[in-house]
Amino acid sequence: MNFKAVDISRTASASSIVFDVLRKAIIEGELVEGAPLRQDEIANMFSTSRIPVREAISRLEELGLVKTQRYKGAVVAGLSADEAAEVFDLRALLEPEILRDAMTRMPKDCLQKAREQCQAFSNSPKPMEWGDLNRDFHKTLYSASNLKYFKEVAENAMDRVERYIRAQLLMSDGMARADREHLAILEACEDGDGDRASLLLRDHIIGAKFSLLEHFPSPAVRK
Amino acid sequence: MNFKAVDISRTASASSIVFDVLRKAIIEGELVEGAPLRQDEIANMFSTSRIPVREAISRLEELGLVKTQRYKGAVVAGLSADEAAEVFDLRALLEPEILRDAMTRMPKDCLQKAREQCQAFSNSPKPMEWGDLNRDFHKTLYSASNLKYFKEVAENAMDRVERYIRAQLLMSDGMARADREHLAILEACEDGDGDRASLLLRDHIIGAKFSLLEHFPSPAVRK
DNA sequence: ATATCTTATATTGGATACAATGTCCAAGAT
DNA sequence: ATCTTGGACATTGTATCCAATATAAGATAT
Repeated sequence: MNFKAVDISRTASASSIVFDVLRKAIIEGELVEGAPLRQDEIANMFSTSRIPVREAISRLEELGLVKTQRYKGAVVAGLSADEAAEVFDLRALLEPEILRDAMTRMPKDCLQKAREQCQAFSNSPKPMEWGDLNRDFHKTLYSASNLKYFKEVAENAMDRVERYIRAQLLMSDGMARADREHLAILEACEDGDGDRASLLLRDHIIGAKFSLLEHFPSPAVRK
Repeated sequence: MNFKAVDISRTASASSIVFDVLRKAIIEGELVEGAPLRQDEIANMFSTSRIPVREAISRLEELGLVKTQRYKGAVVAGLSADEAAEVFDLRALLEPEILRDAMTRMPKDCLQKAREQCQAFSNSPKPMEWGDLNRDFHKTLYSASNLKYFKEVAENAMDRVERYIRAQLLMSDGMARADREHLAILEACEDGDGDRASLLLRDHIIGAKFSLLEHFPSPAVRK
């Protein structure tokens, strides 16, 4: 195992801590698809009992991040390129709506912050940070929106495909393209042009989907 | 408490059973908003320990059906009319896409089944069944779709607003209108007209949203 | 030698026991 | 009269123990 586990022996909210750490490790790809999650092992890493671990795992399963089989244990849920593509399709429906709503009530310092994060993203020399910076930018754009449920669903969708996003940013022109598209979206926001911004955002997401399908071709259907 | 709890003492999948029963009781409105869920009490009703109950509750929280506070316990999550309206908006985005996809691969007996369910819905004399029958009809229409993630998200959305749907069906012309609209959607499906079907479905959902906002007006904003 | 049955081990699921924290009420001080 | 404080009680959170089941290795029969 290669994630950071602190000692939370006899801590009150152990299950939430375990949940957070495991979730982060999974969406960032540190725990790769199919990796088994042994309750005992994880409990030892946190110096806690298996009870909070079990609770964390059951919550992760509800989010679709792990799969469990009775008496066989939990493994990190895999996501085929086709399944990921579907998640991108959903994002492409939701996030433009969120952005459009956010733009109607966006305070000035929000755009300011978005611009800074956009620059931080394009200037960051550490590929390890790109995933987080990308997500920060999107999150800031949506922050002013009141569509809480939309945002909740979108967050879960992003969680599920975060691994693919990170992989894409590392590919050939992945980073350059993301940067370019972020800037275009940001400018549309600064112009107050909701139609353009949401359309560009949609293209940004759909583009990522096609790039994904191209670079992770689905295996030939076998009899 | 007014839901059916069977004796599952020492049963292997106790937590899943508790989860299912609680979920059903919540979405059907038998456990009303704000009702406290005491671990002890529920465990006794099922003749199990609190462990499976805790797991069930934590999963329900992940679904947004209950809210918990440390050491204070869980209560059935409330949903204001405004929040419910947002959920309907999301359904209006997703479900037409699901239906359109389902129609491209719908086997013949599926439409047959939908028609039967549609009639069963309009003929049912028991208001208690209307909610289930309504949902069955929608589910059948979507069943052929391959958009698993879309369907998963839509299911959760329906869960959250099921209480409002049931209330609407009981109101004045609620049942009549739903019946009328279901028939129109079904006919568009039978004609193989995906555009018309998805549009009618969208209207069906958006209509329910406005009816909801009309009948459950949000309280005046108070200082 | 191979296939099938048996048994040992690993691992999960649940029950019971214990620890920690919030709530509520009463008694006393100001 | 009102506010604080302390302690009993209720309830949740975690640890430990036991039961049930799957996997894999070894024994046995053909």
